[in-house]
Amino acid sequence: MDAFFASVELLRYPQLKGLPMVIGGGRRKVDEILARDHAGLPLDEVPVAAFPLLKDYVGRGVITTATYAARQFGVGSAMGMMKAAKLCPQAIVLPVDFDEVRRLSRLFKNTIREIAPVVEDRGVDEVYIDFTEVPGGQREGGRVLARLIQKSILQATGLTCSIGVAPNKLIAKLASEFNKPNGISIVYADDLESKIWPLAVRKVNGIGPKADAKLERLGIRTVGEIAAKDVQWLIDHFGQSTGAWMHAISWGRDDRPVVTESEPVSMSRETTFDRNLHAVRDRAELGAIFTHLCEKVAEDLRRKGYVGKTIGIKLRYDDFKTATRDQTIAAFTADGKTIRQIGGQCLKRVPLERPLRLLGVRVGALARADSAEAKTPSQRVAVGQRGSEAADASPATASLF
DNA sequence: TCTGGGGTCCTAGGACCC
DNA sequence: TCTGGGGTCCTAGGACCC
Repeated sequence: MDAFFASVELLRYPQLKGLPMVIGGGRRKVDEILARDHAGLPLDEVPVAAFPLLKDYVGRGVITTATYAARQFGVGSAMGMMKAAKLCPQAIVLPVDFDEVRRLSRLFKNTIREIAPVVEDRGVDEVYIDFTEVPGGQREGGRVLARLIQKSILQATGLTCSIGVAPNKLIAKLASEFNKPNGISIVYADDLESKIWPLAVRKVNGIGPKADAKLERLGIRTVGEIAAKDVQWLIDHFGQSTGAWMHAISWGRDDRPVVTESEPVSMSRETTFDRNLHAVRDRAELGAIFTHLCEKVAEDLRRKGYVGKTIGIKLRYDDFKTATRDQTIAAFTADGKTIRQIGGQCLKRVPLERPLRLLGVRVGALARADSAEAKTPSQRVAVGQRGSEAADASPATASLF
């Protein structure tokens, strides 16, 4: 989806179209401010001058999305608000409306599924779609189906998207960026040399800042320059797994399937404080925040029908270094008090001298609350590790426990 | 004035088991 | 005096993605 969070706001405030705007930051109640100052006025008639500007922003947030007009100024995702304010002080800034984002996310994904059912979720604003078995999916290399999907999404949501069609997920993802916004790009296997090899390595899904810097040090900037290297050379520098992977992707090879269903591995809640807190001096405040996070994650688990047995905490210090501790308990849980108690024990194992800027709580090793696995060990029939012969609980087997 | 929140996957060492 | 070879689970950190 094109500039998804920002486009969601433009549906409500079309008068902001074409203006530099960024989405992100803290928990400011912009809607309430606008409603108070412009009571009775329909949202699309609130004057542009009434909206908050980046230059007046105070706080620790980062930008989630910038409109294309704001990107002209060098503002982009993941950039700190304060830095963005220097680059584009006149940009309008709005917080993320999570409820509306989730609603439109579900709407566009369901729209796609009605046309092409094999869809892999990649977060709120992105999916992979398998065109292989869709009737007409191969016409004009997929362009006909891509156009239909774009049109249907626009009709259902009022939002635009960009689509890349290619022989695999790796290349499709790269292709989806060739023609933004509201574009379609078809890349065939034969286009590897002309369209993929010139790309900066950082464009590849899986090559982040670290791998990019290391490749740079080795004199490699483009995908084609990876392809020119020997597999063994890549393995020597990046290890067996990453080296072999880099070689494969540089030659356009990727056989990952489009995965339509997956189970969550963990659920977490974390928060960055408005100001750094100290474990001793701000003990009461930290304790309240911690309890709240534990309750939130417990609510999330129950609402979605999961239990977990690995409970962990995460701290970020003022120097931005991160520490985590976790503990696995015998029985699965989705109980806030249990999570709080085990989390509290984890907290005792971590250094607390430095000021803290973030605290998080995580529950992992999840199972569906209604699954057999989720039952506590005491509720389960005792089955020996060696399988069926142990299931009759003969005296010899019983002695194993 | 530094740098959100929610995730996944990988690595690596140690405990423990057969 | 020299000490296997598998395997799984747990824990901590880190890279990366949206």
